[in-house]
Amino acid sequence: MEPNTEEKIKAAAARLFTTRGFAATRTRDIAAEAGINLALLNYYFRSKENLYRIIMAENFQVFFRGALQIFQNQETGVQEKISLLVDYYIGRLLENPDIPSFVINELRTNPNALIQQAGMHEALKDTNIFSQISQYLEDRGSDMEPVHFILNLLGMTIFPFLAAPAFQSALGLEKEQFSQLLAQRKKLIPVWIDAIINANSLKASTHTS
Amino acid sequence: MEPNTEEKIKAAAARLFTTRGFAATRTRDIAAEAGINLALLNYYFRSKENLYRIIMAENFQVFFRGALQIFQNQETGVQEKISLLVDYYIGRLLENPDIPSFVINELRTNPNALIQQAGMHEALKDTNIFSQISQYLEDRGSDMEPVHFILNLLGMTIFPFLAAPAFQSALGLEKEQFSQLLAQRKKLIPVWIDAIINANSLKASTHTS
DNA sequence: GTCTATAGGATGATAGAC
DNA sequence: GTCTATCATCCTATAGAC
Repeated sequence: MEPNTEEKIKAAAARLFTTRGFAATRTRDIAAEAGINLALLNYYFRSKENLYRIIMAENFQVFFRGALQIFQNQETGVQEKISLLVDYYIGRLLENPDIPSFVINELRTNPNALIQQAGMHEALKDTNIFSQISQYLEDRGSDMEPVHFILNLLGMTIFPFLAAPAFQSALGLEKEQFSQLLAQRKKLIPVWIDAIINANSLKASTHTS
Repeated sequence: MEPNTEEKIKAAAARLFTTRGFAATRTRDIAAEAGINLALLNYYFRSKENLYRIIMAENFQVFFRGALQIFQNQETGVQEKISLLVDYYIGRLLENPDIPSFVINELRTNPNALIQQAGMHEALKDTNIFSQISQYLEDRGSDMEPVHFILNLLGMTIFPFLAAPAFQSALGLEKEQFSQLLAQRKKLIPVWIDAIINANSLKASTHTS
């Protein structure tokens, strides 16, 4: 059905804010994109900044909530969680490829606000992602720091979306071709992550033998 | 010695543009940061946009020129080049941690302009990075796509700088502590990259045996 | 709820004195 | 080359009619 005015504004604002950022987005553009009168934006959301906060929080949720839920599940092992995580992220980001650079940009200008708004600190403590991973690496005889592990995992998963414009332009690829490439990585990244852990555990085993 | 007015403006503009982006940076802020009169900005650079283009091009050069030079050297093998590249990037980015998110952001809003401005297309053809890597992977019996290889290498190297604000905030780390963590990666990433290639070559060898 | 009209303020750029 | 003063424009937000 035809979405109501409030939803039309939110959808238009999400598109523009995520692609252009806060300062470069005009309320007039949002109104035009939504096909509504400029005054209605303030009627429904009181101010540009308030509307922005709402969009921002939702984008941020998409980016982190899913990951937390995967790690909250106590039925699955870490190895399985990694596959689920990569699959989830790549799937989500193929639908909304602009979210990573938007989130990265906001984190740079206002890191604490976002982390707090999403309730990250408590969530991180609850799920205990760090000790899950720490334990997993230990069990596999690897001496890798959990931080490096997470940076590698997220780097391999998320970075391609950030670099997509450069790669498409430099390689002369169509958006669709690059998307297929990224979809392949759903299955490849878990294998690569595994190889990295083995590299560290092999080194450790020769030391202890 | 005391830098002259033109240099003061450029330095201030570089700081503000790279941290806030084009739209969020006011010419008045640049003037204040540089400690000069607002009118001088237009006297030396004619317009905000022109000043921005200059800063942007220089940032972009830092980001890509060094990498190209490493791959242009015909005396070194690919494996050595990877170590040099990782070392170069992490070293440079520890000095200017804001460059990646700035470049990423500009690439999103205007991909072709940047690539062209830096003369990337010709440079990429000249150095032939792709076929160097392609050949290297083949020699090592890996069936990995060169694109994936490059995405992994850059993802592991650059992504941590993009995620730094989030990680520092989420983990409660000081900037200095996180920098040390990133410096460690200079030596670690080449090892991990090697492990990933081995993972692919092992799979290939069991297929052909 | 939706529109028009406009207030109120900030911004990029320049004219003109020194 | 550097300053002050100011213009023209654009932007967010709101008042008030319907």
